[in-house]
Amino acid sequence: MSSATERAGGRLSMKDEVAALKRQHTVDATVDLFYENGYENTTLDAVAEKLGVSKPFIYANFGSKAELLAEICERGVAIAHDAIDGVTALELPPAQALELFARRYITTILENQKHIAVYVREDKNLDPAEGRRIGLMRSDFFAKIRALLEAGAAAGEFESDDSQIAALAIGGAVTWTTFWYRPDGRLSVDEIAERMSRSILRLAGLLQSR
Amino acid sequence: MSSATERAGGRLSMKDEVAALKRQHTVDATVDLFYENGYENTTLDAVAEKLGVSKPFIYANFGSKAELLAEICERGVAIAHDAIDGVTALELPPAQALELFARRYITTILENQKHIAVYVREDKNLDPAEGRRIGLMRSDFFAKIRALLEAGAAAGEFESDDSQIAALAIGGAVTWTTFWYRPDGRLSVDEIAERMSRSILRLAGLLQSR
DNA sequence: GGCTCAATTTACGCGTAAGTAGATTATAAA
DNA sequence: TTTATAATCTACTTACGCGTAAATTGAGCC
Repeated sequence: MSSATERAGGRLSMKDEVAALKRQHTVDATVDLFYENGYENTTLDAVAEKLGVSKPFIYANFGSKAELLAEICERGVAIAHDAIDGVTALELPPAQALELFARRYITTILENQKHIAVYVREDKNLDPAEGRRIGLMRSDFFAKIRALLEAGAAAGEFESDDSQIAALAIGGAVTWTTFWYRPDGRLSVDEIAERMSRSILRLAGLLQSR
Repeated sequence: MSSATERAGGRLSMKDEVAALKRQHTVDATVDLFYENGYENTTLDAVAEKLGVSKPFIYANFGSKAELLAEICERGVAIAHDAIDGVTALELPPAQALELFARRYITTILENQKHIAVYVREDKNLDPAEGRRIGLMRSDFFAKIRALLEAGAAAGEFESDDSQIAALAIGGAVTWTTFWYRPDGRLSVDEIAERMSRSILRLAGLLQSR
């Protein structure tokens, strides 16, 4: 991960900072277009035009169109990991942990909607090796949700017949938001996070019913 | 919908039956390949080879590659509608209706996994007009789930703060199964339907907790 | 002001796959 | 058995977009 020109203390050299910035801008423009038109319907010429540069500029920073896609997908999965790791680090009791996680997870996914939608859709266009690698990251993430649910079940706080299925149901409900959420829609991100996390807590058998 | 050569009583002429069969086989082969490799990575030559015919055979029955995709997507949404319509027709009390719907919905989606996965992924490759049309069908479907939840809430059987969000959560959890389910996996379709429908019932505030 | 090297561009080659025109074969009627 | 018609195939055109080689610009330096 760390560049050869990385400085002591984690600071990057000017050169690397510039390179990172170029990559960032390129990814930002690309994710918009991939989200809007799909991977195959987006030409790198269109990305270049949106960036105000020419195609070989992109090739100076990314080896191929597929590598650009991999970067987007990886960031998408990474932010999901951040959401659960941040909660786990707090060492809260399971019920509070799940509640906090649900909110953060939904919020994060909605804020990075395009990355997630592109990852889910364009999986098959990843280089096979990258696809496996990122797929494993995704499995890891679901394993973490599962562990959270099992901790709650063990503590007698949740009711979960099959924590694996419950984890997948939760992940599915949240991932699916990326396909219907529109920034100009009825509800804000926070309102959706508020309401959907209630559904998730009930799903885990946490909230009192009837 | 009905062909000019449709016979009295809804029976099709020999010619139309043959044509329908050809379309069916073509769709079956295509959905496998689209599911496996994605739309853009699948050539019609590959579809033809799998069918044991040549490419113009396909063009004799479908106007374009995109039309073939539209057929797959439409069937995917149509079977979801069948699942809920079949339950609504029984006029059960809300709690039983939801339970039956959840099971049927999951089962149907898993049995038609490939259609659903392809639809979700390849939306952007549909002809825009077809995309809108099928998108409306999908919205209709979610509206039906929502109506079911609201009927239950009105009857005091469910607990649903926001039936729209709950419907989307349920739909998401089930749709997502198409991305992780493998026929040779740990659980059978029925086992998944059994366990996941429990999660869904809890989500709707139906099952007793703690 | 001219020199060097890096960053960026212009312009193109090349593979690929959708869609099609015309040849060919099967079907069935006369 | 001949002939008309429908079904299917072979072989082609065409368009498009990824990736790149060679040309160009510009920033820092002597």
